Amino acid sequence: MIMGILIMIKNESNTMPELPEVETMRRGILAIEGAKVTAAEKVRCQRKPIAISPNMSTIRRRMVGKKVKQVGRIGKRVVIQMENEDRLLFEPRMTGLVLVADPPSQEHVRFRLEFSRGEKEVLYWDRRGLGMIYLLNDQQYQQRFSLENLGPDALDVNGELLKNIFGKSKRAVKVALLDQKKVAGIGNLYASEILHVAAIHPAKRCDRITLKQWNLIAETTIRILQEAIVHEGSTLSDGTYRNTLNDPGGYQNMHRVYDKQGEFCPICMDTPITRIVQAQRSTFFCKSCQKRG
DNA sequence: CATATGTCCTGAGAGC
DNA sequence: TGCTCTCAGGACATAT
Repeated sequence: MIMGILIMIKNESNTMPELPEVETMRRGILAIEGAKVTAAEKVRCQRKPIAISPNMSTIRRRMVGKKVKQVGRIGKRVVIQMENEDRLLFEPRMTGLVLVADPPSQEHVRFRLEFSRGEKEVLYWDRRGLGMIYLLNDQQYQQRFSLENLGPDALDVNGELLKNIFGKSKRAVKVALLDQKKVAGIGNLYASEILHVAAIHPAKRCDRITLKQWNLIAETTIRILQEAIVHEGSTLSDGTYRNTLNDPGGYQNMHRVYDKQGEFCPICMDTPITRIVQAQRSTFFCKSCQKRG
């Protein structure tokens, strides 16, 4: 007997820390709140150094001996807020990780922070090195992340807000949702997942979306991102993304469309997932469940 | 103002 | 087998 085997040809997918992954990083280092920074070190490695600003002697002068007041998140960045209102930001971009456990590889460790009270050291690891680390004073922080530079957090949206932000735009909704100046935290993976659950075609122009549909997009955005946070984010086939304990996330097992071209849509169970390219990025959707109308 | 495009970087996989 | 090429998509600088 001959069994037919269908082999799916898939591209390897890189992980892009988006809101749920960065929120998972934040939660993973909450224990440093109240602890004192005892050392900050830029780790020398063979790779091209990542961007760290200002220079390390300034970072040490402003951080060592100071207490961490709060660990927060702004969009896709982890924010370590010091007692003097200085904030150290980890911006992981494509492959950055914040870790308290042994890293996936020593060679890509870029930065370390040590703490009092016996807290574990915090590492910043980055395979491709596109991420950034930077320290801002209160005024610099407020200016850089003012509403004109970064939109409201994706967990805080509602339909009316989305209609106000996007309602006159001619852009495709999927492309628009990735614009961090408009809404902060949604990336390429969750944009496809959100629009699939909301049953909106990714190429639909923003100015043709009704308030009712924006309501649905807003509710779905919050629900999906919160679910993904519960599952500690998505670790894709390349395995790059890890939580702070260097364990993979779990939300990839709940993806409906992302990186699933050719597989049947889990909603209609009938139509294969389609992959298209919008603004040089992959979009995945179901032609049956997500009509242009 | 809004929107589009090129760039940074590494490693995996395809194809020859 | 080993080389070259392409691609993945974060944020931002620059162009239109």
